[in-house]
Amino acid sequence: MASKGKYEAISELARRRGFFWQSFEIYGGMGGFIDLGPLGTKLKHRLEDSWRDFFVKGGGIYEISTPIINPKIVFQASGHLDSFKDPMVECQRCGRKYRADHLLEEAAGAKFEAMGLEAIDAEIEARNLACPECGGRLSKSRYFLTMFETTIGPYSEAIGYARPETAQGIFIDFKRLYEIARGKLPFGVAQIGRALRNEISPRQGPIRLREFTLMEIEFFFDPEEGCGALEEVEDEVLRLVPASLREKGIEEPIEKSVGEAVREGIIINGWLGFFMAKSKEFMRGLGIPEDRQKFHEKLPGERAHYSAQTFDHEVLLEDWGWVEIAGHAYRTDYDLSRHSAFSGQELRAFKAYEKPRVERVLKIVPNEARIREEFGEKHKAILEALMGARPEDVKGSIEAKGYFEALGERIGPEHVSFRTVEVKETGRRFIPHVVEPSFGLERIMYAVLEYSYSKKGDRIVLRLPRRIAPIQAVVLPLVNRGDLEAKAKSIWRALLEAGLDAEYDDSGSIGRRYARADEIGVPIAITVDQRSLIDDTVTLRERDSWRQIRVRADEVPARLRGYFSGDLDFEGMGGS
RNA sequence: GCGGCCGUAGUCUAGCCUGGCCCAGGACGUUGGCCUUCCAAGCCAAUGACCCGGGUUCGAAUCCCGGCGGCCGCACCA
Repeated sequence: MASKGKYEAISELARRRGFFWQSFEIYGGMGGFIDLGPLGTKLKHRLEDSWRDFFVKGGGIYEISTPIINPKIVFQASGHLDSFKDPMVECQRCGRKYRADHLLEEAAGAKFEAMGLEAIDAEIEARNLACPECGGRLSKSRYFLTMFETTIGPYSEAIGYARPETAQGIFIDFKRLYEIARGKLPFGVAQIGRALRNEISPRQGPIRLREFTLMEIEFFFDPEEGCGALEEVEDEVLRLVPASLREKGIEEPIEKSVGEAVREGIIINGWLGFFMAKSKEFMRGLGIPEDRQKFHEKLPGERAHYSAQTFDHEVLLEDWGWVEIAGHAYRTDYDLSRHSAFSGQELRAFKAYEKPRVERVLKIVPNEARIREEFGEKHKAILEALMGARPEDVKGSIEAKGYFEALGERIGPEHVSFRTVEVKETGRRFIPHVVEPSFGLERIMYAVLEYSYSKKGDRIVLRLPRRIAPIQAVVLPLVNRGDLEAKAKSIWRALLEAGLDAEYDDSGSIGRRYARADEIGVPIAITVDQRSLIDDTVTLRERDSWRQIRVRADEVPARLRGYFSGDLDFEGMGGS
């Protein structure tokens, strides 16, 4: 992509002022891990809180926390152990590594999915494949597992894996959560937590990490009901790159309202569309303009194993182009079905009909004595086959042909009779479907920093949205004089007591202190001058415009609270 | 993982090719002091670095080897 200028500039600022830096620096560093510094940690908390405010609060969504290390069975059930690994081969001469299945696909022009290692090796042998770069012999294939493996317990008897997504913890807890949600659908479960993926070669700082933070929601709903919230967002226009167009080579986004996209089947599920619209809104609130966002649908071959449809929510970054900051997947009933099968637990939801349905159902009444008598040893199997068949089929066959064939034997009217019974159905049991919006926190943090980063002359001004600014206000005595300092410190304490994240700075000239504050995105500076001592007013200075207004000192905490909750704009803080 | 380029204080950098003049120079920052009534002003002082490990040499920031890390390209990113 473009020059590496922006990333360099942001990394430099991040290191210098304490947003983030590479982990394990004193030991030479380790790719794929970053430390968040004091400001980065605060910013992370603000982003998490904004996300909670936006997605979780009041939305029928519950937040939980589950372990990072999971026993093996979890990822056998989830399918990750099968699909989270790639067969690799190595060139014995030059040492280059390749995806074995990709080499085969190239050579054969066909898909080679779900092939065992032996089959792959045999195929490579048969096609006489060699290293595409140097022509050297290829090694036997072996799997590279993207999950971190570990052992659980003192004697290492149990194998565990670090979760590559937080979602499984939610699915596993479904039964209990469904109880806690008092058996009502739809509902969502959110989790903010660490996930780990053993990337082969991580780069790009906070964009591709081996350990990172996900903010995920698994939203459970009845697939037979529409999305009850779609009207809320129906007219939101999304920039979409649907798979249907990508297959024709078109990667340009089309603009469509969510409502239209769902109606036209471009987005195959209403809830999926709902969260995509919310996701766009969320990112816009963090300062990413709409035209720098798009939703890129994954082609069927690119999708994760659990997904029926996936859109990557991408944001345009200067150095790396379009980068995925969230994924929206329609996971259907895949995960719950799998966990139900592997655990043997009932993970279905129950939905009562408005009125119990009384259905008349045909039942087979076998004449067991006669069947035993006639078919001897086979009678048990025959009985089983008979009862397993649809009663309508059995009856129809006997009426039409005079008999029903079971295991090669003819069952006639003398063997069975029929009875119609009334069955009361109070409701329906089904496995809920799931849509999953999943956000990468560190990527969002980087994107937000990039879009906030601006220059005023050669000064950096970080125009962070006020809600997520790590430091909200800084109190500055105009000059270092005992009486101004005392006044400034008392205002600073009042701000802290009011629950604001405020700092005090009296080092260097006033201009230098403004510059320091601008650089880390402090939205408001409060300056105490000579006049403050006379009439008890102070100057508020706005980071982005450098405008100043005069406000009574004792009103500052309340005004700032209004400003940060969004009720007041900057000028509004000056009003009486 | 491969190939190319690269690694000097908190940050940016000089020095490296051509070993000694470098117990590494500068700028900015930071800290303390003086001054200063609104946008990185000035003065004084302090602070702090050759990525790690081996080798060559009388002598290594500099040359060689290995490792680690970074950037770019390839591959990888369910």
